[in-house]
Amino acid sequence: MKRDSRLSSVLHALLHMAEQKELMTSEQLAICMCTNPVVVRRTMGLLRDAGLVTSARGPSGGWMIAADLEKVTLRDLHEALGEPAIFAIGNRNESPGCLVEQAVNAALDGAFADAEALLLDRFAKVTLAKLSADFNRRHAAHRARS
Amino acid sequence: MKRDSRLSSVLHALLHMAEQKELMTSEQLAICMCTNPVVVRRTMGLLRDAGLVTSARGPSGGWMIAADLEKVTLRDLHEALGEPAIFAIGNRNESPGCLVEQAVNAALDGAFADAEALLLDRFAKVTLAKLSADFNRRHAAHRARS
DNA sequence: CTAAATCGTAATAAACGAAGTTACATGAAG
DNA sequence: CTTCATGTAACTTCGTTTATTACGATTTAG
Ligand code: FES
Ligand code: FES
Repeated sequence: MKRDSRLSSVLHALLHMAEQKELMTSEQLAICMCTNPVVVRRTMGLLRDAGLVTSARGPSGGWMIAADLEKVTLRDLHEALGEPAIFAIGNRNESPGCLVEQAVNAALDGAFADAEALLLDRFAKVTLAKLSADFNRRHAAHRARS
Repeated sequence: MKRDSRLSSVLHALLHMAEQKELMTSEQLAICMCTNPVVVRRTMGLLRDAGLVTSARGPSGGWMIAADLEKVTLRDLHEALGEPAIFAIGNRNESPGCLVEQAVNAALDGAFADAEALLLDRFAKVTLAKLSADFNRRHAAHRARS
């Protein structure tokens, strides 16, 4: 299955924006992330709808973070993206008439539900501020080495 | 979204085979599961390679369970299927040169690794025997109602 | 007012992977 | 030898994600 990488993408974009503190255009973000400006606008548009970033049109337009880095978590971003399906594995048939399938689905669904709960919980504990701090640690270590 | 449903499929097939105790042909299994005999053979072939079932050709050929129902877990089946990717969400770029992306990937990978560990752990605790017992409970309840 | 820059969005194509299908070879039973 | 069933390769179909093209709408500068 083709994996949805939008969460990874928007995180990358947001951290760049957090570093840079200035407006960034979708073209700049696209070049930086090796993708297309339209893809950036489409994805960032979902974050704007959730109030996490703002966009402005015209010359001197672009994108800016609109939320508190301490408050925004990976889970907020996941939700802003429409809570895409997490698992690439699933039941063959969601509405089974067959009792065998019901027993199978019950077992699988329980396990998946628990794993999903754990993942979302982990997401909820990571803020953009923490990620930014992590980046700065790596950056300092990187400069120290060279 | 197109999800890998082979685990669900083989479970269904195995429980049917456990009930029926006799050889079943890929054609029978395919009819029962609303799919194609070749798909059944392809998928069950992986289980055969793992020693979980046996297959016989020719007239009076077919498929049979070759393992102890008490010992085979969902995790064994997942492994027999080649440990397919579990998540439909992932990093944009697995080998990033950029430090921002490294920070993002580290955070996401950690969360996904924990969720995967939990899921596989849950899988390891469910044996075919337990599923079969669960089915029989449902079946008894079903007959009681009608 | 005009021109340039930028977002907003629809429509379409490309890329990819899972499942389904066709076709035929291989081997076992009678 | 004939029949039945598996083994497998090749191809098609389908759904999803990402990329691309195209153009309209809005804002700023001069
Ligand atoms: S690509 Fe992450 S540094 Fe710009
Ligand atoms: S489809 Fe045969 S009962 Fe599950």
